[in-house]
Amino acid sequence: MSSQDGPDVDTDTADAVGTQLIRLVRLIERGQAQYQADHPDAVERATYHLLVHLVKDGPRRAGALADAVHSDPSTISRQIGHLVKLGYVERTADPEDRRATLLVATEEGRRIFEHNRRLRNESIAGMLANWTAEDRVVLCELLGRFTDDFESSKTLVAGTSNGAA
Amino acid sequence: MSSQDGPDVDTDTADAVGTQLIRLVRLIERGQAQYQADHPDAVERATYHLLVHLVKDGPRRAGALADAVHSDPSTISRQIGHLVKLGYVERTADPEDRRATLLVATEEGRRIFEHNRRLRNESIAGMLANWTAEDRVVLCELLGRFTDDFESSKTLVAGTSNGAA
DNA sequence: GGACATGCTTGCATGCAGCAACTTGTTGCA
DNA sequence: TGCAACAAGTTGCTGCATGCAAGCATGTCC
Repeated sequence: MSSQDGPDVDTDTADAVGTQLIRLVRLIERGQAQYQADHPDAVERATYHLLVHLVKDGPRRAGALADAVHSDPSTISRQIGHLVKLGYVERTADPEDRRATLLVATEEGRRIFEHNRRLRNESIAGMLANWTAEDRVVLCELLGRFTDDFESSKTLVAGTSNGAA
Repeated sequence: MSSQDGPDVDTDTADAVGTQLIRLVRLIERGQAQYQADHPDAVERATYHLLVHLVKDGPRRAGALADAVHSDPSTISRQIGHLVKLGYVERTADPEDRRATLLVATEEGRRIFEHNRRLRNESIAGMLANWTAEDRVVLCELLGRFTDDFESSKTLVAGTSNGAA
């Protein structure tokens, strides 16, 4: 295969990159599952994702969140319900449209988010501890570039998911 | 922060890498979800994962699969049931222990797997089409190294999952 | 040969997600 | 103004996946 330089270059490298991606995604997912198992009271991942949106993007309406994460409004409603019960999010009336509810992350919600981000950064810093500064930067840059290309790729990779690994 | 060179170097780079990882994982997950939505009859991801194991590692017992993916044996049993119904896997008696069932990927199962891998590779090759050969190789190498370090990191990153972006 | 352990399957309960119906509020048009 | 159509969110219902516990068949040890 590698000797065959067709128009779509370098199938071998693509395969290798795909393999590494699969491994990485699987490891991350396993870490997530482990975390959920160790913390039975922790908020569901998809639910936490909503909190992240609210912290990073500011107050949003439920519908906007539903669009952002491609979920059903009813699902969003229940997930937000959990976050409200935990005190991470507040439902406030939208002054522009009293049918809608503006969702706002509370101080506690922000604190949780920052805490988790710090944990993540410490873990990653630990993994990169033995890397040269240059390699770290190159990894970051190439990873960013690849993600950009991934994002702009219209054909959104049906195979990367299932064809994975 | 970047001016503070503590023992755990380079928090900024760690944060940037984390951010890119989150983006990438999220894109991949979205791609997977999209695929599932577009192909309602497609096999469940976790279930497909079992097929991948059987194709790549050869025949396995159900218990071995359960250990490999950290799932309950009952879950494995049902998932294998789906694959059997689709004709992707066969249950054969284990000659060494007649309580156990050796699970074997069928020719059709292998074909499905190869098909998906080809799709994945084509997608990735497309994303990397504008990259120089050198950058592609470097990406692959650094990605592999990072995944290795991720894997060997004991503290399996509670934060990468939830703390994620 | 019988007691106990092992490998898998099935019954039951839980939890999440989506569709549909409903409530409340808004907009448009006569 | 008044009524009809529409929009935003919430709740009832269903389907689906998963895990625990019980059951069944086989294997192992005394």
